[in-house]
Amino acid sequence: MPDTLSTPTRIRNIAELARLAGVSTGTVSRALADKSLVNKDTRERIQALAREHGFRPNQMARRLRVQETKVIGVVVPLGHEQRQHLSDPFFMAILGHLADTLTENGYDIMLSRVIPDADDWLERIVDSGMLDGVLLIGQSNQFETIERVAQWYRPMVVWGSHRPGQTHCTVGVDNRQGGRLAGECLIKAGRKRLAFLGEAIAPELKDRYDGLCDAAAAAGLPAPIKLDTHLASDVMAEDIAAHIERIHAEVDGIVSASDLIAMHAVRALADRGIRVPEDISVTGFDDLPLAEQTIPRLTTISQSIAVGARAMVQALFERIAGTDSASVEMEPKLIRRDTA
Amino acid sequence: MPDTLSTPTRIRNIAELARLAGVSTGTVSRALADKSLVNKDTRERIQALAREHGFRPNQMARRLRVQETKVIGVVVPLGHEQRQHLSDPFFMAILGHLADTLTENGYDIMLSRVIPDADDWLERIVDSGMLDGVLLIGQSNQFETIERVAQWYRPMVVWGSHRPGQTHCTVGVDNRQGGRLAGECLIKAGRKRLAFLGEAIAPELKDRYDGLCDAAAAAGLPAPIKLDTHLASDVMAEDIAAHIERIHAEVDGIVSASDLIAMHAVRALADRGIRVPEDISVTGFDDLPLAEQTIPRLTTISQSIAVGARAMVQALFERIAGTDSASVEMEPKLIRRDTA
DNA sequence: GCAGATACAACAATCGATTGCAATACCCTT
DNA sequence: AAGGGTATTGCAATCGATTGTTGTATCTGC
Repeated sequence: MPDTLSTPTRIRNIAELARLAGVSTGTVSRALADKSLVNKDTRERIQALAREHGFRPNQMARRLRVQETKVIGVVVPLGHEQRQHLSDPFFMAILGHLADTLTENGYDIMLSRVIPDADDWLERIVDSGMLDGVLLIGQSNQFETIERVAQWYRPMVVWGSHRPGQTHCTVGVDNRQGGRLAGECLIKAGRKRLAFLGEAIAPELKDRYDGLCDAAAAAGLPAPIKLDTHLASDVMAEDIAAHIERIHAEVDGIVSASDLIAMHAVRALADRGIRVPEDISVTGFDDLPLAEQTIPRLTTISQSIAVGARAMVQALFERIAGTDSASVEMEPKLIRRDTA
Repeated sequence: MPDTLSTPTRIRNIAELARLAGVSTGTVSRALADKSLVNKDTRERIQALAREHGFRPNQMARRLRVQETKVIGVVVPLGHEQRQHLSDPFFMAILGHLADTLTENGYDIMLSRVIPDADDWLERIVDSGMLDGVLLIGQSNQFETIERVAQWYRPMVVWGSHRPGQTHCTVGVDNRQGGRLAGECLIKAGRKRLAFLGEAIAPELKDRYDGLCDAAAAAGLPAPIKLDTHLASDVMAEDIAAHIERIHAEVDGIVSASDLIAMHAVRALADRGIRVPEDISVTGFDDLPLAEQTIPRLTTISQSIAVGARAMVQALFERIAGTDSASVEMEPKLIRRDTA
């Protein structure tokens, strides 16, 4: 601290430091990068000088020159949601793991600006020149846009469903299989009047619904009814409340599109005195850490977020290195707890 | 799409586009910025050309030149936590709101790399030249470091407690008052054997504990016992489990340092057949959206995260503009629900 | 003592934009 | 037709680094 205060001038760039040290900028640059090309003594002298003045080279300039930003963009497509639901717990959970992995590898994370009304939002992000790669969390209803960009932009990996023939690289679970597992769990518990709680616009959610339908069909049950619910957590509560009467009358088993929805549903049912799982069974999806801490604990489908995040990053790194890594589809797993 | 495919060459910079348009780079730059200085016809011609080739100017270069990055760093100091708990729901909740506000104002967000073992982590972030400003979520045990940097770096705002005489600008609630409110709530419910669940290393959490002590003292009760708990969600469960016996024996009212801790506590108590609030009262802190959806609903202290996030961003913008905005301390509010 | 190798540092081009200033062309006025 | 003004555009410096090439001592060996 004392030396920080005693220094009269802050050094703003490598040139000033060079003048101070009586050498050229090139030498300073190499010295700070600790290259053996410069004499050990001068190198250490320059480094000491830099430390003393608290100087650190401007990263913007360095990255422009080196053409490598060490920044990865992480984006949630918000195509079909007006409200930005960045606070969605699933996004946050996976973001946490992505942050861990990327940080370990020396990358920073940029949550890029998304302008949902412009249809070139992804191009804008990808083309900004600020990013070495892009990770998308969820496909939303932006499948076409993602495909279009994937035609020419390689370092991009998407969390979501894999459709045969698609160009873009996805990592995710077999959502249809997950939906089926949830359905079978309910059916095995004797439930016959099933419903899907969520919205089936995004491919990954539609797949879950389809899986549920598979399970119902296999058991000779009618197609489960579909109850639309926004994913933004503040409107979700109302949406679910609006469905409650119908659920009370027509449903005895609910497959929710996410853990958050399941939590809200259990809560809303409790408000009406409907008990879970005695009166109605409920399943979640995602297996967030939260799912284990609720009362009652959520029965849910595990997406193993940590593994998924790691897979996304690995695939991305391969793509940054030039390899066209393939999509990864993981097996979902039923986590049986208290709600079904 | 057809025209995207028909173009043989991708344009990589403004110079190529200039050659293609038969003008100088300066003109292209001005045309793309839609400056009236260039002829309307050429301007539109250039813009059309750019659109056709899907060209967008390199942001890294632009930002280096204009010395304005339009990027704000958002950082959680992890000083006293080994595990990175980026998935902490409070952080995520406030991050969501920050993202909304910053995005509306044309800023991007960078989750900067934090190397907890190096003591110049903040200098490194602040000095990278990549950021127009920095927002810190929580002070952790890094008060000194933050102060040191605040001496010379203005565009920084911190979520946390305000200590008299500090240099850095904070936004937060009166944590001591919040702790007192929670304590008074329990005392009013007839609880006499109080405990604080959390860790009192970070100033904001210590303040909450002190407030609880105030309330106890005012009611003539002994000082509440302090039960340490990590904030990282995966070890938290074990930590709490380890305290359960002692709680069972010695405690009838718990003030938790956060909603997440409260949730875990309620869950752990339920595992032992201890009912909340019949046997033990529990309060949370933060009033996360989740607190309203749990069973039973959490009684908690509201931090009004949305308002706080907006205040942080506003203070930051003032500081970027050159004004030395003052700290903001908001009034906490008791939200009475089911657990106390 | 000299050729050749080695070590070190300076020079200058480069990354891809922005922008103040200079230059040109054209129009209008008298 | 000359002079002054305006509308456009080009030129070149600049932001702050990195890095290939060149230049100059110094050293080694014979």
